[in-house]
Amino acid sequence: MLIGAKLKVVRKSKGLSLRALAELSDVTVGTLSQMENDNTSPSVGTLKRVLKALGMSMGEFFDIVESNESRERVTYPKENQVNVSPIEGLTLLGIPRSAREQKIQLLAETYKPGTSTGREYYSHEGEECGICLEGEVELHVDGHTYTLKPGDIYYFDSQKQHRFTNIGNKEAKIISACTPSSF
Amino acid sequence: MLIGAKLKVVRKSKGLSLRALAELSDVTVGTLSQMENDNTSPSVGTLKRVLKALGMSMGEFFDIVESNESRERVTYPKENQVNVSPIEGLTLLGIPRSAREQKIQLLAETYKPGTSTGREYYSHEGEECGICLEGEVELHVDGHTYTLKPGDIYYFDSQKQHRFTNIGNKEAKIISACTPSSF
DNA sequence: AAAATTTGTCTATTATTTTAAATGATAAGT
DNA sequence: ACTTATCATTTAAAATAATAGACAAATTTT
Repeated sequence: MLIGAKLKVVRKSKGLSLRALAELSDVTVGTLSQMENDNTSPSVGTLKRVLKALGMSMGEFFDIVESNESRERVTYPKENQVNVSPIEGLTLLGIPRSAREQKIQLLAETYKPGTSTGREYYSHEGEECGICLEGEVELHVDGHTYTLKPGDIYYFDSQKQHRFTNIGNKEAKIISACTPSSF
Repeated sequence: MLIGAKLKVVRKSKGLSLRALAELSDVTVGTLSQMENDNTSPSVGTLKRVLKALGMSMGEFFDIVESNESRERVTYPKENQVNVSPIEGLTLLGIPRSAREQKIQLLAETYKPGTSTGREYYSHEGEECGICLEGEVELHVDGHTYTLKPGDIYYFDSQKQHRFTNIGNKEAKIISACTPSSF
């Protein structure tokens, strides 16, 4: 079970040195070094302490470790994309629903200042996630309010009521992905 | 990190005795006993062998273990996102898709000029799609070559070989979404 | 009911990990 | 060039986990 490389990637992504991580996790620098180089099979307890310091759960970590990298694709030029939004001030640019059965609906969303998705929707079963690219968006989910800034990701169950609102004074952009396709 | 109880539940559900599991996993009966009673913090390698014999992945196991403590999250601030890329020049920023409930893996990908995803990967069942935000990316899928410019979307079934390369002279950015094998 | 088998726990020994400190490597400042 | 600091790896000693086998309790077989 090789976990060293992934561990290092996570640490680096936090901008931490081995010493800094050792301080946070209460695990020795030497141990961390050996872990990252797969010179040891750390105990669950030790690994847990390290991951806690990195703000990651065991499940999340092994999900990364065990995930097989894989991908593949065909292109859809911008010109071929269509706006599926009925709302003024909101653009939902995506791939027209084709004969093929897509499991993910990818949308490039643009909200003019003050624009929202309207009343609180709830769609059918499925999940919805996305990332904020520009602007400031308020997200209501199931009675709770969250604020999205550039780089922030959201993820929720589509069955919960939700609504997006651009609360900033400039255009807001979001890339979203939903499953299954629902529009 | 208490894992003994869960481990025992899994073993019992398979109708195995400690000796039978010891035989399958090549881990001593005594060790298994101590693991189930939390008298030891097993090494990652040892736990992996045991779980393999039980037909369970590390990710799945810790999902069970952590199911009690984990609270539901909607937003994932940029600071909490992790780079899961082992490749130099390529950043894959996202939230780990805990086998838990999430069906989509959303990633913010950044390619330095000339960087590629390395060799041609291919995955299990599932789909992957995304949108190019900046730069110029060459996409190889199943022997074909496509060029992605800002705004272009790609979409394909996940069982074909694929590779991404930043062929421009500035950073390229992509937001991608893929469905896991379990979908 | 007695014997034999199977169960999980416990202990002494062995093997491995973890620690603490030393080492070398790199970069920045004087 | 010489500190001074920071970085990751390596090493010997201390701490901990894994093994093999003994043990008693529970179950099955005769």
